Amino acid sequence: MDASNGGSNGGSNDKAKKQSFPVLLLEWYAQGKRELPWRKTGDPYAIWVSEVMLQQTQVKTVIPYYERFLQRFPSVEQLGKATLDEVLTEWRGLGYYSRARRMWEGANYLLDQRGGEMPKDYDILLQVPGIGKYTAGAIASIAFGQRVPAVDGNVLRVVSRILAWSEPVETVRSYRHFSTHLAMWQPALQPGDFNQALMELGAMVCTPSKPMCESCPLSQLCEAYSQDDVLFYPVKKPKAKRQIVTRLTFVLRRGDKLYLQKRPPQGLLADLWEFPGVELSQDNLLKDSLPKVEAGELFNHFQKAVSERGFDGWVKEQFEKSVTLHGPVWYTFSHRHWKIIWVIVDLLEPLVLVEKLKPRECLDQIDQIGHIKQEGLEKNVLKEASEQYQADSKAVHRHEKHGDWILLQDLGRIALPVAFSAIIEDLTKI
DNA sequence: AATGCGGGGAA
DNA sequence: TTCCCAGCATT
Repeated sequence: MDASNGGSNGGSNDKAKKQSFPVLLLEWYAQGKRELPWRKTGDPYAIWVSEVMLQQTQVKTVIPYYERFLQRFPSVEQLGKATLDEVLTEWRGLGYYSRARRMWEGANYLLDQRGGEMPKDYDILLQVPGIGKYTAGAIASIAFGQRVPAVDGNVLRVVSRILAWSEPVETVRSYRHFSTHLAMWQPALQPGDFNQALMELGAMVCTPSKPMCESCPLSQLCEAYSQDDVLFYPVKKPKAKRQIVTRLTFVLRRGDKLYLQKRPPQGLLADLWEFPGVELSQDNLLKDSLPKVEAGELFNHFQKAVSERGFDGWVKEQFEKSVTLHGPVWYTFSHRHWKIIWVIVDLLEPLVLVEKLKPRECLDQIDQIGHIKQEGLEKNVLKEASEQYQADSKAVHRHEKHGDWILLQDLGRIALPVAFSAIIEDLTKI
């Protein structure tokens, strides 16, 4: 680091900063802060909700979710007693769904271990699922007036500029360096306001691009500003490139219902609903778009998806030789690109019988519909059909925990990630 | 220390 | 396109 602080303004040495930094910052905050929903409350639970939602997410996006969520789950108890599915549905579209799951786990942790009370100490807050250093600091300082830091992306940017810190900000070393300075600057009187003011400054003035240094209350203390090099900071480590994954998606349709299933409890979009599908790391078979794929690798995937779920024999004949491919549409996550293509598979109504009826009845029904001719119905045929029913039935049973038939217009009531919006959009047009 | 985990807005 | 945003948990 530099030792001189530039010398152009003698007031910027550490001691002077300690004196003037919090005063200047808090004066600015007092007159310029935004009226945000979570700034009207002292309820630690509500502040918890806001802090979790605000992780990696902008204020404007969060506001409507925050209002709805608190209305639906007004307290730790209400949140903990809800099902995970209900919580995820409320979270739908907000992203980073593990936040919702952990907050739900956290609520249950508090109910089980701590009488449903929000802890007020930083160290205890850290024990709660989903609460890390930042959130613990934010809750402890904002809701309980404790003098602890809350270092988020905004704070990293602001402080890295004030100190003209030329190392990557993500390191432990940088975190310690910033914490030391913040501990020095943070006043005992309004520690929560100090933290919020720092973040507010980062959001409104000390922005990533086009920072408004002319109207910044701290510009006279800012080392980067005095060096006229504000945009150089914060220094960040390069990020990994996103991989492209092709996702072949199966829209299984039965009348006006669609087959949706639960995703596994870990990994991407955990516990959310989805159309069945497979990921292809490489897709030789698809140029960039378009229909009518003949029997081949793609078709095999499609066949497998149908039979895995016990839907063999219920597929309309038109799909037995070729399928129409829809898409692609692109969807981008933080760490991967999905190239989504999909096929729409219509299943015959008799499937209902496989699920609901006994083999004998099933066959009767099938017979009536005319798929098995009366004269050909000999004993071995009956046996074969019965076995097929058993197999299908097992497969259906295996999947019914994870899958469900849902009306198109009811998709809004389940936690279906935004990634599938384009498919829904397409289905409503057809 | 690196990686996985969403989604929307802005440049 | 890329980057950014009131991060956390796992490895």
